[in-house]
Amino acid sequence: MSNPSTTVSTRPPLGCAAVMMQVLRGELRERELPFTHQREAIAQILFESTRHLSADDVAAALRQRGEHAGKATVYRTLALLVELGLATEHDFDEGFKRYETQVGAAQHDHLICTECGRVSTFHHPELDRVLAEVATENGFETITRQVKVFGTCSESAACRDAQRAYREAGPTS
Amino acid sequence: MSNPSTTVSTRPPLGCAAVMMQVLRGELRERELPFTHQREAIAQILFESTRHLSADDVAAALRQRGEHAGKATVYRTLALLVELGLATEHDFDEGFKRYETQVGAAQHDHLICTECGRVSTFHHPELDRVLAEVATENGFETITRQVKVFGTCSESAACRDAQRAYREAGPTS
DNA sequence: AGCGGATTGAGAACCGGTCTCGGAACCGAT
DNA sequence: ATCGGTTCCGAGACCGGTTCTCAATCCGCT
Repeated sequence: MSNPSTTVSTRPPLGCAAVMMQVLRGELRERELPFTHQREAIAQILFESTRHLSADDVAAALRQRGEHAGKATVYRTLALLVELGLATEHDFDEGFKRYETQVGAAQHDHLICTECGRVSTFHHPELDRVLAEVATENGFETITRQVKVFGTCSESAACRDAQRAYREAGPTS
Repeated sequence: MSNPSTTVSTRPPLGCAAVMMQVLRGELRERELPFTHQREAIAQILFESTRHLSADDVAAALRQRGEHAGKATVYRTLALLVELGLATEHDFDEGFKRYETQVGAAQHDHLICTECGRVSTFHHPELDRVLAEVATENGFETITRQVKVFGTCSESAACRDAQRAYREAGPTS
């Protein structure tokens, strides 16, 4: 942070979280919004996590670090991060939302195991192409998209069992 | 319904709703679940509609027909229809769910206008292929999927304005 | 008609999520 | 450092969709 002038691109990992935090700081300044302790703490939690966190998860993580932020603040901050494009909101049909760091423009989609709850991500370039095609065909200007595939994964024995059971029951739809 | 033995396939339209109702009756019998008046009325509403109905919409439609069913019953019945594969549940980020008849296996996806709220559907065969590919690549057995594209449509002037505004603001993500 | 079991309905409970508003923190300028 | 205006924060009330409760009722069958 102190003398980045000479080297052009290579630098120690520094951590995605730290970079994201710098970006957040910049975005806030640009909008003349204060960089408060709470915003920092909540963003930190999200940036350091590789999982999809619920508002409750964030509050719990804060507590664990001896920090604290009101419910409203947690929600407000998460909404802010989404608005700034630094996080994305997901709904895995659990009755509440989950949030995740949005690193750059890399759009990715989800496979959700209905058996164990694991959420894995994938990115398929053709998907981008097809959906862009659909949008233009329909005179639609895409803002964002959600592609969710629900089913059973093959991670654990229980999931594989369910997978087999489902396959045998026959694909109804 | 009375003598379907001789003719093989042609028959008067009969209405998709009536067919669906027959299917429902069969599914319930198969599971030894009673075919109650409320279940029939609620299913009727859904089967006859081509739109995505909320639980509230269903209750309102019932009232309009001089029928009535308790809130709990409406929710329970909609959940039942989903479980039987006769309806699908959708979440268009409105804070509540919507339901729609699921006719056969025709999977279709949605374009949701964030400006006017219109929901249009599309079906793109390549999408099926790509998602099937992704699933097998990941050892995943698909049960169902949801593809939602949020953006602005070009139906009304207001939407077109928003569309232009968004395009000019530049695609952030 | 009668029986056993599942469904129904009114309202309470539940639960994410939002709103309110007095007090505290932030930021830029002094 | 400090000051002032603006914004944010937090505790809790509130909201609205959905689920739960349980006695009364209905369904399907004999």
